Amino acid sequence: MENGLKIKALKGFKDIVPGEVELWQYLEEKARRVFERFNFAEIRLPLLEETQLFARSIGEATDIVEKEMYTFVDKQVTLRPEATASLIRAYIEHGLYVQKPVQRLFTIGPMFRHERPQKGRLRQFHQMDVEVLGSQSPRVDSELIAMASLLFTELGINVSLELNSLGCPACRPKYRETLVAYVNERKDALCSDCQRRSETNPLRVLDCKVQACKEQIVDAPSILEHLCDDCSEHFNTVQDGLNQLGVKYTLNKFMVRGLDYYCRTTFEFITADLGAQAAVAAGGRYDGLIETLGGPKDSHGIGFAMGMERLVLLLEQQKTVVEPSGVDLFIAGIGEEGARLAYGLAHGLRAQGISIGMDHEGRSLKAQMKLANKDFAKFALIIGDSELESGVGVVKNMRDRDAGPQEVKLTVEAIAATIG
RNA sequence: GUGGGCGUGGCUCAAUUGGUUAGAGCACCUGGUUGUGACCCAGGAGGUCGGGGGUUCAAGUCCCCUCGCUCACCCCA
Repeated sequence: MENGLKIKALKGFKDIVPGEVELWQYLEEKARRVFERFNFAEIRLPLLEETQLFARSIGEATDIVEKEMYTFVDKQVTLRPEATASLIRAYIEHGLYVQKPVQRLFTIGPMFRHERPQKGRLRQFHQMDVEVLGSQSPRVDSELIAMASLLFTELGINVSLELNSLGCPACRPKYRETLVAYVNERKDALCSDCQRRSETNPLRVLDCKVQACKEQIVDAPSILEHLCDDCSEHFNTVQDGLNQLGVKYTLNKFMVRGLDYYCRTTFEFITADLGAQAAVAAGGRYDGLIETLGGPKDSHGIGFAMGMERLVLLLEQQKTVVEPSGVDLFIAGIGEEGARLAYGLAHGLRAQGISIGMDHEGRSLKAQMKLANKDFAKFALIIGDSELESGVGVVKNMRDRDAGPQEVKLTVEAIAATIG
């Protein structure tokens, strides 16, 4: 199998082959319809950006920027590890905020991070990103969360929603100091990772999976009790909105974010069915990021990303089956003349919008009928000597045993009318 | 970067304490039907057992190295 010369896809990069791709198409179509109902417009973005864009938005000190980005060092460009920064760059670059102050945008595509792959996590992975730029209304927060929730419901995927607020530059630093003091008091009892985190990213200690650490931090000070008045009011209105729209959630005062730009509302949709990769969608508010990237002052934004690999895994696990559509008609030609007539009819019918399967290898009729089956053909039409002579053929229904054969004149119009 | 598990035809897996030409199911090809798929029957093709080295009369099986996949940690959608 391995001989060292055979080229395989890179580690963490996957082909999505026929048979698998249908589920991806299904997921994407469902999502597009929901996004459109909520008045979001699609934006398509480049995969490659200046390295600085990500360094400035995600945070210089994050793992993503420090060691996970695919960067062409000599060109100072990077394959995007997430979409928000690119989307904001486009929003600023095209002056979209002038055309319409509040922009509701979504984008779907691959992201790249050089991590060790595991279940639900690849180096090239796919996200559906939804962002509202230019609004600071908490109504937008809860609307966005409610939309994600609706999509999960329509997909039949069972997730739970966790909600938190991270405060803002006015209240977070003070909370952070309080937390650091608390963590340092019991530093000796924490795992080695957390001892490191207490220096690098103290909020992360709240998120530790080690039981001993969990026990140490049960009574840790909560950000929710340290929010400033503005943040507190904002968060209350978000919760009010969720309650009004019937979206169930639990508060998780320990939920933190990996990216530096988040503030105020943060949320995660969690599943118990994917092993370590519990989050199928996550997002939050990022007031200030737009300005940081050179956009209008005092601008605001909120958004979330859904991990498509994870959603597809869940759809597979719950046995969501997407029927392949199959061709409308398979035309089997017998002999040189039969094949020739079939060839012409096929093109004429295809031009009429009818999908046609056929064989060009001169196979036996039986082999061609097997192909028709494999192509999930709705109908089959055989063209051999007797059909050539009479100019009339028989359309066979491949999906319904009981349906009798139908005679049809061998013209594009007659065939189209019969199977249409 | 760290640790565990696993590498046998296209796919899923067998192969006794090391012991003949490494098997099965699915899939594929051909035939049974000089012109009818899905079911059935018969036949066929397809494997340097991930790679390299070692032990042995003998290695898919044991040892070492290496590569790959996978799950978990870190981190994260």
